[in-house]
Amino acid sequence: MTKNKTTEQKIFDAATELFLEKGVDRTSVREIATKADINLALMNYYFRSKENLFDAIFSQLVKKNTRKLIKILDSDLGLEEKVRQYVVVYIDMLSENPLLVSFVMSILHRSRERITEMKAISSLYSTDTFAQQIIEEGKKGNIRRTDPTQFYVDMLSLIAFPFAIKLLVMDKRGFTEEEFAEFIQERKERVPEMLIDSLKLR
Amino acid sequence: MTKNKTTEQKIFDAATELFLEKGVDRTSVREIATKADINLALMNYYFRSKENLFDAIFSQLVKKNTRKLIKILDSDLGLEEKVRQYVVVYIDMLSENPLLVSFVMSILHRSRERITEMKAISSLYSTDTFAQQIIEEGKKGNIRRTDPTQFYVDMLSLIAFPFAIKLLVMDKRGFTEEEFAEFIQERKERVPEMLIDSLKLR
DNA sequence: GTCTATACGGCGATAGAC
DNA sequence: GTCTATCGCCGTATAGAC
Repeated sequence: MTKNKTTEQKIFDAATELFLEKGVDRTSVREIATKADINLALMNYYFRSKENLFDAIFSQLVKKNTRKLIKILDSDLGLEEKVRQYVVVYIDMLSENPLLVSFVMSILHRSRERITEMKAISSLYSTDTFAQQIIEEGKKGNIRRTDPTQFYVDMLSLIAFPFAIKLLVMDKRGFTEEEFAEFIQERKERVPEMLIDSLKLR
Repeated sequence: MTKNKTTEQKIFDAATELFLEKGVDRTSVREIATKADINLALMNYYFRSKENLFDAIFSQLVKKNTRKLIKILDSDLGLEEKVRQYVVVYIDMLSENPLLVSFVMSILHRSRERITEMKAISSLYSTDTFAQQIIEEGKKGNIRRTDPTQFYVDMLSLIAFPFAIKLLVMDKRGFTEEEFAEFIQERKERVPEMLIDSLKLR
């Protein structure tokens, strides 16, 4: 059963949930201890500090969720198919973990100076072979728009941003959770079409 | 001269800067007092609490920056021209205040339950006449894709998200501030074209 | 490994003198 | 309106018993 968690796991899981839900800065270690049903002192026994615990959680969260995505970008699929798969897999992943975007955004804002140290963040943006592929297609004359940075930023924006403004959209349009989920599902077709079409623009 | 600021103004301005730079939760009232060069107690004399001060700053920030944008959406410009102007004005506004996006994102994440701030946030998304216009154009057969919510979310995503991941992009592409600014300037042409084209898709 | 108990510093907020 | 002084609370970290 999942009941047999080690103390370390219990702390890790409780903190992950709280960090995602309320943000790192609004989560106290006492709160984590209570939720994990352990003593406050154990918190510092396993992880030296809150910041340390956060680092562990953040890189695990990123690694776990980006592996599949990086595999797609580095595959030898054709450009269009690659974009389609990337968008769909990314949206599915965020649908299962809708707080991830806001969480990463807040971290990006939070650790302005430490950003280079945060190796985990880097893996959120890894496009070397993908960029090469776009340039190649341009040389072959298959596409007209060949700035890989702009294209990748467009792609990330259309995938991720809607999750960041989820509450705004739900509030304004009066969506239920289900309706919002449906709204997102539609984007799995809409976004790839838009992106692929944008490559062909004059 | 701008030197003759009231105490209230001094607090307000110092707090605005700090909130934008470091986030609300990582800014202490003592820090605000020091930066504003006033006594800590005055902080509570003018604004009853830190949260109160934050509310005042947030709604002022939103109002100040969205007035122009709402005016464009509600104007009687044609759809294409409206999109073009909206994107350009929005990007220019964010270029002048590049921390605004992360700030608003963090608030959106922060105030899940709180309604007070939500009212200010609501004005970030006001599209009644704009939505109507898209539906009208669809009826006239001028465009094929007529979901105003999807379109508006696409538009916001392509405009705002790049600012939220500014540091990631700069780090990965090795951009200087100037190069990033140039990257953003290019989007003033790229994004409207993409959006307008997406309306015509099958 | 787990607990109790506590030190410590910083926080938001206020009372009260001037 | 502005200041000093201080309150009570909380988050972090550790010492030491079991």
